[in-house]
Amino acid sequence: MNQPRVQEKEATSRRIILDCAARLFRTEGYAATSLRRIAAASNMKSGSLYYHFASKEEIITEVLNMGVQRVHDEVWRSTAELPPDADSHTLVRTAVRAHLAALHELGDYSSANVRIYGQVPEHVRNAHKPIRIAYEDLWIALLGRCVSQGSLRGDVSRRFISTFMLGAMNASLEWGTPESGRLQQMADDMAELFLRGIMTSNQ
Amino acid sequence: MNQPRVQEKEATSRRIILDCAARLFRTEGYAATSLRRIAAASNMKSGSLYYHFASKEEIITEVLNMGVQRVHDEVWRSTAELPPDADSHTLVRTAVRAHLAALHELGDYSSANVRIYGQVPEHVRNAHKPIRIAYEDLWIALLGRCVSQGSLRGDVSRRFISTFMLGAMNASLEWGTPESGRLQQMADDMAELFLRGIMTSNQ
DNA sequence: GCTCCTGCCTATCAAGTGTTAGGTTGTTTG
DNA sequence: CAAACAACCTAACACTTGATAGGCAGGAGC
Repeated sequence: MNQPRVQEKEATSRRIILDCAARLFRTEGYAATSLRRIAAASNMKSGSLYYHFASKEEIITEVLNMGVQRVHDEVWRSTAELPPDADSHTLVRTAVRAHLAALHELGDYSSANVRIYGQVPEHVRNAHKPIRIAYEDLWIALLGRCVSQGSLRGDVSRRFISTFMLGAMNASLEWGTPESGRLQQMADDMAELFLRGIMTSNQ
Repeated sequence: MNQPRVQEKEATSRRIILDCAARLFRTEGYAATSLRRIAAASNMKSGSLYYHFASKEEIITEVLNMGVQRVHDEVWRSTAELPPDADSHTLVRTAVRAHLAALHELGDYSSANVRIYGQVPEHVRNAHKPIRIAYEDLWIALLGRCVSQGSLRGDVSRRFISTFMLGAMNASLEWGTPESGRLQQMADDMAELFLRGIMTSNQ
């Protein structure tokens, strides 16, 4: 039962390949991951990959794009659900939670993206860039909501702050993946550091 | 004049190789950088590398180690020069400046380290780990000086804070290398965000 | 029943990989 | 001058890489 219709086979195979590729790219790096290993992990032979993808670069491009897209959607959804007058602290904490949860739980795509973006052929990186920029703009817009409440400091540019925050959050991938209970705690701690800094508040 | 003595030749050649390797590892990634390209950049043939190094892994190991060591020394020196009773803000700002300056100016070694640490063979990574930990411990010690002044917040662990800060600073490598005037400004902005957070202080 | 198409496999290609063995300089040492 | 050594090169090794061309099973559509 529920035997996949033949027309759907390509879509599922394609997805299996991308899943395996994302996992391998994440753990091994881009150049170190061969098409043969991706194929083996997908229960295929290397030549068969070319039925679904034109080249290795097409695979990595798709993996990169999906990685940002998922996180983008998750952060956008969670913050859009907040009431329009939600205060800045809630806004930031919600966005940080969503970003970290998506990064750590929603799969190898986002992790692979963070790790191998810098080691991918240049034109692949350029093709992927707009999606990255769109996500950064989402964060700048979030910070804009804080500005309109008069709660964001004005002496540092919003672009600097967003890059700063994304960098700090993405670096958390290097500590390993915590269980989801701890992850929530980690997200809240990080949001606290973002919001109030590392010092005691009376300093 | 000042012709290098023959006994010094090996040391300089070795250094040239490492310089080229660090630059290539940084820009191309670990697996994507072949010994032939390193050799060509060093004005050699690939076989000659084996006079100076036993393997590719020995090269990458040295590059990784030097990358952290330089930053470590620079941060240690600059903070050790401060008076013992220097306040926490000065301490953090000084360390952040030193870290970013070393990262961006002291060469491709530290940049290569940050970028390719996750993609080197596992036993290479394990062999390099102690040096990383030592540097992290230096930061934890710095934060300890803040604690003894009663100025570091107590609800988040020092290890978490140090990883947080190092991650945020290292991520700045991905924005490209600013000229050194702007870098100082960037370091001060980042230190400000660390110390007081992204919000206005009356919030 | 015949053809067509999907999805995969086999076999192979040229190019590039890390590594090694042995040779060739030119300088240093006895 | 001869032996020794340092520093490099040449040529090759076994292997892996991304990619291609052609084939083959089996369900779909007429």
